[in-house]
Amino acid sequence: MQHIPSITDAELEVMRILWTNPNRLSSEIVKIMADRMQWSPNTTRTLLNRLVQKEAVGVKLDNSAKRFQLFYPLISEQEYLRAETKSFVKKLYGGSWRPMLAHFLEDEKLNTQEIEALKALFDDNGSDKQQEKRDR
Amino acid sequence: MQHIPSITDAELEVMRILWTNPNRLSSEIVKIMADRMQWSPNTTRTLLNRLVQKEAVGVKLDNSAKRFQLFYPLISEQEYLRAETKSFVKKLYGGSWRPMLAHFLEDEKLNTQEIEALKALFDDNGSDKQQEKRDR
DNA sequence: TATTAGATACTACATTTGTAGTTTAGTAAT
DNA sequence: ATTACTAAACTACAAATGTAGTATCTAATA
Repeated sequence: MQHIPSITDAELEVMRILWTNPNRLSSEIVKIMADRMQWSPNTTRTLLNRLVQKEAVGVKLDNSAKRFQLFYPLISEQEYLRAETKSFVKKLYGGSWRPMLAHFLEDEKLNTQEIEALKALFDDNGSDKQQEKRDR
Repeated sequence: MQHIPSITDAELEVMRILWTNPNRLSSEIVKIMADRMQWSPNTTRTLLNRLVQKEAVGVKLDNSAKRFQLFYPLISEQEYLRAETKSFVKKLYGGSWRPMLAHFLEDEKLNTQEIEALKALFDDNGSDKQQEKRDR
């Protein structure tokens, strides 16, 4: 919710795992990251700890008797993507999506079908029907 | 052109100046950055040097007799924005602009006029008229 | 010619980031 | 109770980044 902390590239890889697999033991996350990133267990642990410190990730104790910790995201992928995208557009395009879109349309080759899909997207989102979703 | 080096936030501020004011003496850039960013002369110089090292900025000697250097960008703002945007979309949205657009449309409130403008943008760019501009 | 001011070069240093190693402590098995 | 693992905590360290300070050079000046 509120303040989205900055998340580094390596930390983001961990967040991705937590978004799809919340409430996991560090050992499980360690295993996944070893597979996916070839990280040592300590690397994964360090990143988890840093994420906990910056309050992007929460920890709770496993309800089974053991003293093990479960990690889960404190910010959702939605929130994160939105915040990052916003700050990116702000940093590079002064906050206005128009020039950004222009740039990136120059880069992508769109066929008519894709254009139609985009237009539909706009039509769905442009009018102010569904806008109370983000009111806090 | 070819390989766009990575440019840090502070360095980007210098690039912005060089894009609008190419071929300036460091003293001039220093002055601008002092105004705009409250940087010490040495900070600006350091950033200029780092940009030169990573070949984002070129240096040439002033044609007037003195031994002064003129700084100018080696990569254009266009190239930079395009590369950054591309790598951003890749990093956060797996390279596909669709989900990104969706996100950011949720964030922006578009009125019908803006939607029409965007649609026009698409229509202009979708068909493959002007596409040889980036062939190297 | 000796001095000096500004341009250029070299050095510095704390913080952040990527990537771990080492130590301690709790639990499970002997 | 002792031992052996594994989880958790604490420490490390190089590269990148933000932000300069100090030293040197050179052209203009006294």
